[in-house]
Amino acid sequence: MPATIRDVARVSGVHVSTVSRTFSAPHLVNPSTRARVLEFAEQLGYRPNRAARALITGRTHNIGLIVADIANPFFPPLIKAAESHARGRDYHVFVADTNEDPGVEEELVLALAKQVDGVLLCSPRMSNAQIEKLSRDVPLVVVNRPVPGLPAVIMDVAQGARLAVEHLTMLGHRHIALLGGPRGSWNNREIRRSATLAARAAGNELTVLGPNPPTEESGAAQADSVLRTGATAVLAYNDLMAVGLIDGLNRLGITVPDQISVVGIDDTALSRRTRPTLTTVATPTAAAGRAAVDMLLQHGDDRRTTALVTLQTELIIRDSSGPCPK
Amino acid sequence: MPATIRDVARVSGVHVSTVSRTFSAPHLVNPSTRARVLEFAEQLGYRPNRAARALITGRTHNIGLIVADIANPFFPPLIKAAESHARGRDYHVFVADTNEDPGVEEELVLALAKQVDGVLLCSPRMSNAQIEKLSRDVPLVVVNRPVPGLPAVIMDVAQGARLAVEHLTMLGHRHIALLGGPRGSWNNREIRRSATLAARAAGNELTVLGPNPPTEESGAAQADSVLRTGATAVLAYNDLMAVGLIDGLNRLGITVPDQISVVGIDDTALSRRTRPTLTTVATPTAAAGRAAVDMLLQHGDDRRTTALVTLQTELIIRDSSGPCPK
DNA sequence: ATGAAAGCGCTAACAC
DNA sequence: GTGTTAGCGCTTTCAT
Repeated sequence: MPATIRDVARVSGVHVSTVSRTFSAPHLVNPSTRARVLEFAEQLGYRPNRAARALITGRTHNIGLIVADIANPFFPPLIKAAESHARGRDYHVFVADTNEDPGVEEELVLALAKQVDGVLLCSPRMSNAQIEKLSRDVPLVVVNRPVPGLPAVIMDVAQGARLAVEHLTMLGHRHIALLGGPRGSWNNREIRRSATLAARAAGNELTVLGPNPPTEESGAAQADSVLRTGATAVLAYNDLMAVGLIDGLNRLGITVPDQISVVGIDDTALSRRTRPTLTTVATPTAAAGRAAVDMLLQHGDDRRTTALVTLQTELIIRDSSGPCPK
Repeated sequence: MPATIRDVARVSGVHVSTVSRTFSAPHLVNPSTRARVLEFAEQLGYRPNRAARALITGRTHNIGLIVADIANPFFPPLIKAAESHARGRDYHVFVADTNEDPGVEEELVLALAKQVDGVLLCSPRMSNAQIEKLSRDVPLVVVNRPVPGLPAVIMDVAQGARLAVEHLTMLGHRHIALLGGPRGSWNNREIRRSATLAARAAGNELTVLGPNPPTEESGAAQADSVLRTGATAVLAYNDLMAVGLIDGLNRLGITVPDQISVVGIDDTALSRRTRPTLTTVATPTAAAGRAAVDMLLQHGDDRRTTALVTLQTELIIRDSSGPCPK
């Protein structure tokens, strides 16, 4: 049976409110009293019950963080950055995984709603309307997708996609395939829009494939369709798919980048690990995590500001992209 | 301002206790009343405040899950399995990452203590005494390490290490290096103990390296020391280190498995992805996650049982292990 | 089957 | 600087 504030009060001969103040407003209590209370509290192993405190203050000092798939290497750096940033501000982060399921997404937001001061919604698959509705239950910051009226932090993948297309053009490629990601992903639409524009500007042909699940398996499975497009270079929705695709191509006897170039997006740890190493668009995920935490916490003071933070991306050229064959 | 139980009571013309019962003990309330209450609740967007409920029932219906490093591919399958298993039993899982820091570990357990019904502590780096102390604040289930007096689920890495050594022996290797993992890891000690035994039984030489951080970089950095041992085969603490080591060896001009064999542990997604694919000991992480959730929840009823669940491991032979050269 | 009242652990006015 | 009092949103006796 853990000690409560009342136990501490009784033992140290003061009233509960004094004990309460000792922990939540130490400067309001006489140093000697405070010392005594602290000592007895320590002795009893007393720790303030944050849940009970939250009931009255309305602040839990917790942040919810919802991602589509913890196993996707894109997320861990974001999660870790958000966590350590939040901890520095005396907040704890609760992470939850939706399995790429919009239904679970909603359920989790609602479940977290009363136990956190706000939720970081990463790469949500729900509709804007659903998200907006949820934001009435709990302060939301959306990551990786702009939602009208809500604070969001996005990464400029459009720029990255353009850079990638330009890079491939420079290497002599005239026909590029875009290996699309999941339906409902804002990033996916953005990449497609930007790649299309960039290809047109360069007078290149662009063939769009998809939608596809954003997984390695799905990338591998598309090797065949990629080949059939006749493209000499591919821009994939993310590193996972790019790596899978390279694998699938290898199995078909096609080598990268000699016969076909492949570019990923995200610059996950993966991209340095594969052979060939992956040319990819680096998205500043750690910075995004920190920015999202900042927005959530500052928004406590000023709920009407609906900022949109855009982080720059850059192209990292490695070994999976090369000159157009022949 | 979200609707409270009182709002619903007022609007539907019943008392709060009736509304309460409608949600927590529906069979105790007249079907027609219940229907009406439910309708108004729906209309107001009312959702019971789990935190307030927990204050009085003592059950939050949340589970804490603490891991050393979300970015380590060993954990995501465990986390996902625990999460979906828990959700099926109307529990939510809050994940937290300690960054391999025992201090943070303790802080997180204490922070979670009052907001969850129990904590799954995965691969803790704390001392047994510290863990036992924490278990007085919140029910604990330890994963990946037995702690006397506490329920735990472990995977039989000793068996896996033995199988690995026997496999290498069969391939003709007479000198094996053990690339050790982090200090404080029970698995690490276990692997070492078992590998030493198995090597002795086979009349093999075993050189132990470490302790080392359980990362890819650390594996790569040890390539040199591994070579200096003169061993023709290496068993690494985990896949991450094994993959890093292969990389480091390659950079030194050594090819795997022709010149040296490398075996990992965990069978993470990584191991199928690398070239050569990795021979490794498969640990049933998803099953471990589910088992841990089960133990935690059933322990609510019977706190004195301190079970120890041991899951079997198996050796997956792929391409990174081959015959001893010469 | 429903209402009345007490209280979970804590904080926040307001007195003194 | 400390005590008093009320109450956060909810459940749970105990009556009725």
